[in-house]
This record gives sequence, C-alpha cells and structure tokens, in this order.
Amino acid sequence: MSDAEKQKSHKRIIDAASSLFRDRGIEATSVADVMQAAGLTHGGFYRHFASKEALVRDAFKAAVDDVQAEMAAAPTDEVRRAARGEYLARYLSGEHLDDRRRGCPLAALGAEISRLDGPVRSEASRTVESMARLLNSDEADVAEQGLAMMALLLGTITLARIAETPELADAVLAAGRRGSTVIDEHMKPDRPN
Amino acid sequence: MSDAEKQKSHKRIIDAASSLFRDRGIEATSVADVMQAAGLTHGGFYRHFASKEALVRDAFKAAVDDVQAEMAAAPTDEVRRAARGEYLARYLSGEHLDDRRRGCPLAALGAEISRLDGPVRSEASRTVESMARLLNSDEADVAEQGLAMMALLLGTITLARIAETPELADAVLAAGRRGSTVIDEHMKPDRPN
DNA sequence: TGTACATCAGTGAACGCGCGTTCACTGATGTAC
DNA sequence: TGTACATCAGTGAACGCGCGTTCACTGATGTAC
Repeated sequence: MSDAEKQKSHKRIIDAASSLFRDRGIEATSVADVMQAAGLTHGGFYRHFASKEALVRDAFKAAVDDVQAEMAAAPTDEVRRAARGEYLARYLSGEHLDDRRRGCPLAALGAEISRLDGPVRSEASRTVESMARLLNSDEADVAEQGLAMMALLLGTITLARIAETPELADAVLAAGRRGSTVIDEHMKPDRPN
Repeated sequence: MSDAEKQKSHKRIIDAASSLFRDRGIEATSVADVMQAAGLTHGGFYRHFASKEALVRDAFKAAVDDVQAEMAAAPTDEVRRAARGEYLARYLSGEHLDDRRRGCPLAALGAEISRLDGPVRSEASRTVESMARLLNSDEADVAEQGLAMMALLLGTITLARIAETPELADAVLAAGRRGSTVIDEHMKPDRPN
C-alpha cells in the first residue's frame, strides 16, 4: 500500500465525512458511518486522524473551500460579481434545499458548531469572516452587507428545510430571494441606506 | 402524591427540557439530564411522556408559546407594532447571544429539527408559519416580509454565536440590525419594493 | 537483479461508557365501606 | 370518623445497543544489501 493509496483513502474519508455531517449532523454521524461510506472499516480511522474532532475540522474546511473556490478565484470584479450572482441564485434554489450533502456547511452545521469550542469552532468563525468578504457586493473588507446577506441565506435555507409542505418551502425561498435583492440594493457598503 | 403534584413535575420536566435542548441541542441532551435538571430520577420519565420524541415536541412548543405570548396577545395594531419592535431589538441583542436557554428555539434547534420527520418537525413547520405572521409589519397573512425577517433573525443569531471574538459577534449583530431595518422599510406587504 | 526486513494502512474484535427504554418495587394518595 | 385497599408518581437497577477509541494482527510496500 503506497503513499498515494493512503492519500486517496484520506480524501475519500474527508469527502464522505463532509457529505454525511452535512446530511445528518455531526453528532448523529459516527466514525464507523464515515469509514463505511469511504469503503473502509472503522479500525483504520486513527491512521488518518487523531480524533473525530480533527476529522470534523478538516471535513468542514473542505466543504467551505469547495463552496468558496469559484468566487474566490474570480480574476476581475466583473467576473466576481457574476460568480456572486450565480452563487446567490443557486443558494436560494429548490435544489439546494434537497442537496444537503453538497449544500452550505454553515446552514447545515452552524448551530451545532456554535455549541463547540476548539478547532472546529475556530474554523467556522474564520469562515464567517471570509464568506462575509466574498458576499459583499463591492468592497473586500468584512462589512455589514456581507454579514447580513449570509445571515439571510443561512436562515432562509434552514426555515425552508423545516417547512413540511412544498408550498411553504417555496414561499420561504421566494422571501429569501426578495430579501437578498433588498439587501443588495439598500445595504451597499459605500452608500449607506 | 396528588394530581397537582404530578402536574408540577410535568411542568418542571418540560421547562428543564426546553432550556437544555436549546442550550446543548436535542441529541446531546439525554432524558436523564432533563430529569436530573427537573429534580427527579430518569426512571419516572415514562409516567409523563411516551418517548423522548414526545418530550421534544412539547418542550419545543412550550418554548415557542413563551416567545409568542407577548406579541400574539397585543390587543391593537399599535400595541402589536410596539411589541414587535421590542422583540426585534431584544432578538438582535448581545443578551440573546448568551442566553441560549431562553433564546429563540428555531435558531437553536432549527437545523437539527429540519432533519427529523414526525411530530417535532410538524410543530416546527407550523411555527415557521405563525412566526412569519407575527413578524410581518402590516398584514396578518404569511407573507414575504415576515419570512425574510425570520430568516435574517435566525441567521444572525446563528452566525453571531459561531463568532469567536466579541468584535465579530458585534459586527454580525449590527449587520442583522441594519438588515432588519432594510427589510422593514423595503419589503412592506402592501407596497412592493 | 534477488532476498531479507522494517514500515504501516487497513482489519475486526474488544474496551468502557452513556444512551433510550423497561421493570419490580416503594410509599403516599384518594376512595369505599 | 376510622380502616382496608387500589392507584400510580417516583426510584434505581437492568436491558440491549451503538458510540469513540484501542489494539493485536495481516500483508503489501519500499529499502538495504
């Protein structure tokens, strides 16, 4: 078993964890669940991670990196604005509702992580800052607009996932879309109100 | 042990559960934890509830009723508007951040409940509708504004609780306050945009 | 190039522990006479 | 009013189970000679 094989296993474990945690929650997902989803048995887990906590941190980070990759890589402001618009549209879509496994990690795990202390919480706190920066419509600093937008997005998906009827879920998403427009137009960093 | 005594115990169990679930999460709180907090031993739990699930439903409902009581009881539109304003201010305050035990049940438990099916999820889905009605600035029907406001509130508290530094938490709360003003002013049910 | 050996990813049984739930029991209650 | 009895809230031990983690072992790898 070569080094390359080990790295492949490592990636499979992180990918499985990243999906399962978002889908079922951190506490509801066991190390054995993750290892089985990665095609391995649970005993080998500790050749890759020091603890479940370490896996949670790495899996959360991987999920965030995945989400941020497109937007952060935008070379010009125009491309960045377009990427942001697509991101918002995709975030507030019906597909995002059902696709928890690949959905927003903060929406799926934020409440649970906010109860933790240690590396996972630190990683999530940094994510709040970096996402806020990406979600500002104009400047690059953490600003009101990006934070308010993030809060609206996360809250919208959470409420829509609670909704038992498609009608209510759609109403929530529609409200989120209207809200995001209003925040976009009336909370620009440069011209207040 | 009289009937009145039993009802007192019952209320203590629900109160303890309502606090502990919000503070630590549903899955992370055991039946024994709740019974101990209520001053009882775990064995007696099933004289009061058929299952942990039944307790979760009742405790969640109790928490929501508590929150909604003031606003729903407002006799006139003016009183209602004032109650709503106070609720928003309190919701987006630093005290709410730390007081998970008495804080918003949807913010604390929404993500976890969205993964459930059955009575708890149903109760939460109804709560989304009723809170949206209460949070509209004007009319009584479920409408965009109330839903967007709820999403912003829930998202703001979640993000602020993730923040590791007081500075970031304050920035999140401030952004939520600005966002709520913008939604208030630019998403009125009667005059669109 | 061929052989002996150290390394270590992965296996599967086992650990102590806490979970939700069940159950035999206790003892205070309210009721029947 | 006083006594015997059924009820049942609450106790604490016990149940089967799954958790995170540990460990002895296996067998393929890359290296040393």
